[in-house]
Amino acid sequence: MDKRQELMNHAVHFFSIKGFHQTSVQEIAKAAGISKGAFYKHFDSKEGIFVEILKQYHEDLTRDLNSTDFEPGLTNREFFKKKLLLEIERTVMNKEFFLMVFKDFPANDNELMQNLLQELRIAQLVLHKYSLLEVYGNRAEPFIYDLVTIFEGIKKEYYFYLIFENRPIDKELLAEFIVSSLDAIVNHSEKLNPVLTDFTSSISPLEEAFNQLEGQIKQTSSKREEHLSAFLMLKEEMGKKDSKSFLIDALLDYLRQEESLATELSTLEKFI
Amino acid sequence: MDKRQELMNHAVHFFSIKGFHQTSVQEIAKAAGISKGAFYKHFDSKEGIFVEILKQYHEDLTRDLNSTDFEPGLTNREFFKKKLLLEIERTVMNKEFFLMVFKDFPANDNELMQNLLQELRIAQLVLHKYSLLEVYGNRAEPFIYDLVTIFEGIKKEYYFYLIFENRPIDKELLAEFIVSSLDAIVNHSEKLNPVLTDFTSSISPLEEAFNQLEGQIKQTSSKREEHLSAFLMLKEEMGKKDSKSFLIDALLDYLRQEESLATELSTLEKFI
DNA sequence: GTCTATATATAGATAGAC
DNA sequence: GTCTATCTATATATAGAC
Repeated sequence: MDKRQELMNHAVHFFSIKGFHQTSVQEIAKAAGISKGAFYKHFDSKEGIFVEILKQYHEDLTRDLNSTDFEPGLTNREFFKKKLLLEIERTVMNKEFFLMVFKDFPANDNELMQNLLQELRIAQLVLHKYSLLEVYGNRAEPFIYDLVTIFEGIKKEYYFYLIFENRPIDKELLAEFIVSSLDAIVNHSEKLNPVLTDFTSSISPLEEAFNQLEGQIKQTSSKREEHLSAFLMLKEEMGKKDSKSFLIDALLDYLRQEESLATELSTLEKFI
Repeated sequence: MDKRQELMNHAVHFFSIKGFHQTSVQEIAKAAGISKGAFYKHFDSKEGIFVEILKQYHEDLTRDLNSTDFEPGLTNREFFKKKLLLEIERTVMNKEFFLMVFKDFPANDNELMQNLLQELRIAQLVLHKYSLLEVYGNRAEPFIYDLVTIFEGIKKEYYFYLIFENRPIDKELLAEFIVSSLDAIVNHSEKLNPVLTDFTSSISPLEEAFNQLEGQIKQTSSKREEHLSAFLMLKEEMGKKDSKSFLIDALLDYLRQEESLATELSTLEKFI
């Protein structure tokens, strides 16, 4: 076998058991029968091999889905259920991949990877959105984003049982159960008030962080006026091109004296 | 403030942003204004402070839930919804804690911690089971484990939006939406075939791993008989008190030649 | 309880020979 | 492409003075 592929297989294996950061390049190389130095002839870094694994999985998935032929003459619901069953089976077959992603993965360090994952996620949500609209038509339309969210949530919870606990669950039964639950919710839809209006927040994460902080100051702050003034100056300064980092630090530290603002300040801090 | 508490607060903060393994003791100590050496007078290790944070959160949670008084005269459904709203609000308030747990946490390394988390999880599931039975009575009984699973899954998916993406979601609306969805599923229950019969697998994870491997050999193996014989010998040897590790290794390596068994062998390997 | 200095280990990545 | 040797950085944790 291709040594590059062999390294990737061993990497998935170790990442899934120990997590990304707890696995050393040494370990992966040794398992594939080469030295640590030689590893770097195949991949330029440990993150590099992780990204390649992600990409390969995604390519395999799309190839698989496109190459599968379903019998003709299926109803929309039957077709949807078949696809769901395929996804469940694929997920269980790729247990290690999911364990790897859930356990500890380097998205935190790398902004590019975070964006890649976010894109993959949204792409999947959009696919599900259209599938569900095909099955349920305009009855699902008013709360389609919530319906997709419910669908994703239920699926993931059962994946947890299947992947992390190796539970012997009848996959055909599961697919039928999930679709039936969705049927029930759609049939009940006239009594449901939608919660979501989109998959992504309509405003930027930074704006959202500012809003949260402002709201928290107005609600809980002991020095409402001072804190609001500091907040406004902070927002203005952070919006500038050549912002003064000492001023930003000073204002953050000042606001941090109010303990109830800790969470909001932390969120905001990530954008600096 | 208590220096110990201060260290814990800073630890949660860093763990939630960077993950457990990416945060150094140095960093935590510095944030609290003491040296790395002094840190070890308060906690015996980095894992130690993590466990203390987990414990404290759990104590706070149970104290909170027990001390909250709800108006009398509520219906079971109203009471359930109030409790759900409280949970949602608490979760958003403790954003950093959840980010910390989701991001990268040391349960992988430490078996004791893994058991602790499993216990907390099951305790929560059992609580939800009784709550749901109170609301829906015997209509929910035949598929109560699935109902709890659906409930958990939906909740978590919205938590994802609330915590990771800071989405401005109306929490009251969300609580009503989730309960209404459960209403719909219960009302539809005569058409549902249950999938789960319990929260935990009735057989041990090791037995389950053996079953999975056996099934996979029967389904996909190219040398069915040889592989089954090797499997049986492996199972017998692993069951012995003084098992010969060289024999186990040899049989595992032999079976590993069959690529389709890779996942099942990896799972099994963890028990050695 | 706090400090500085240090022990000890291990990581990711590179250099240069073959 | 592979090896060994090495660089460089950083981690957890401890020792011993104050």
